[in-house]
Amino acid sequence: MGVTKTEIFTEEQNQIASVAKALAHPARIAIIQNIFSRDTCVCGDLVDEIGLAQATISQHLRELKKVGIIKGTISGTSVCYCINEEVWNENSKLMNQFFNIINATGSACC
Amino acid sequence: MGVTKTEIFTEEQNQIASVAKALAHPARIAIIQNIFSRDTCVCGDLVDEIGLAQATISQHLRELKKVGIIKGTISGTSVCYCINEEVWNENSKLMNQFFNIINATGSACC
DNA sequence: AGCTTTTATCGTAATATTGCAATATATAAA
DNA sequence: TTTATATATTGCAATATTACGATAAAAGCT
Repeated sequence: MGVTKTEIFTEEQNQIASVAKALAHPARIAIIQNIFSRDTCVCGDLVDEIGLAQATISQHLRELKKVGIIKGTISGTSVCYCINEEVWNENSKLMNQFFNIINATGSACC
Repeated sequence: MGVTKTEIFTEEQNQIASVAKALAHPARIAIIQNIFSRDTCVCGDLVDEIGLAQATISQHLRELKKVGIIKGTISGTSVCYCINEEVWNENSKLMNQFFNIINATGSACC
C-alpha cells in the first residue's frame, strides 16, 4: 500500500532507517557539507550554490530539520542554519555502531 | 517532476546518498542485521522472521543487491544471501568519513 | 505606509516507493 | 512426470518524494 509498517520493527531499526532516509538525497548531503564548510552559518546562499529552486531547498531543509540534524535561527530577514552537533554526534554513533556489527561473526559462507 | 537531479552533484554526494537510500527502510536494516546475526547465510527465513510478504522481502533484497551490500548464491531451491564484506567496508568507510566532517571547523554560531 | 529581501508554504505534476496477490521460474522430491 | 518448495517477477493500489512556480509571511529599508 505504500506505507511503511514501522510497528513491526524495533525502535533502533526505525531510527537507523530514519537517519539514513534523511541522508538519502544528494542535495541534503550537499547542504550538510556546505553548512560544515563555512565558518559562519548558512542562510540563503544554498540556493545559489546548489542548483535547485528556493522552494526545493527549503523543502530539503525541512527534512533535515525534521530529524533534528540542523536547526534554524531567525536572524533578520534571513534564517541562520547550523548543525545540531548533539544530534549529529548521536546519529554518527548510531550509524557507526550499525556498520560495526561486522565484528560479531567471522563467517563467510558464500 | 519527482526526478532527482544527480547531474548537479558530485560523485561522492551521489554515492553517500545512494548508500543512505539503501538503508532508508527498517525492513532492510532488519534484513542486514539478520544476515549478520547468523552463522550460516539466510535464505527464506527472512519472510518468517520479518512480518512482511515474500514478494516484499524479495523486493527489499533486490534493493540491497542493487547497491552491492549483499550477494545471493543459488543453493538448491533456496538462495543463500550474505553480506558482501568488501562493499560493506567501503560503505562503512564512506559514511564514517562523512560523519566525521565535524572535526574540520569548531564553529557553533547558533 | 510602500518596497525589497528572505524564507516558508501551497498547489500541482512527475516519478518513486511500499506492499501484496497472483503468477512465473527453477530445483528437489516422489 | 507430477508435486512440492523456494524465489523472482509482474501488475496494481496507496502513499511518498522531488521539483518548481506562485504566493504568503516576516523583517528591514526608504
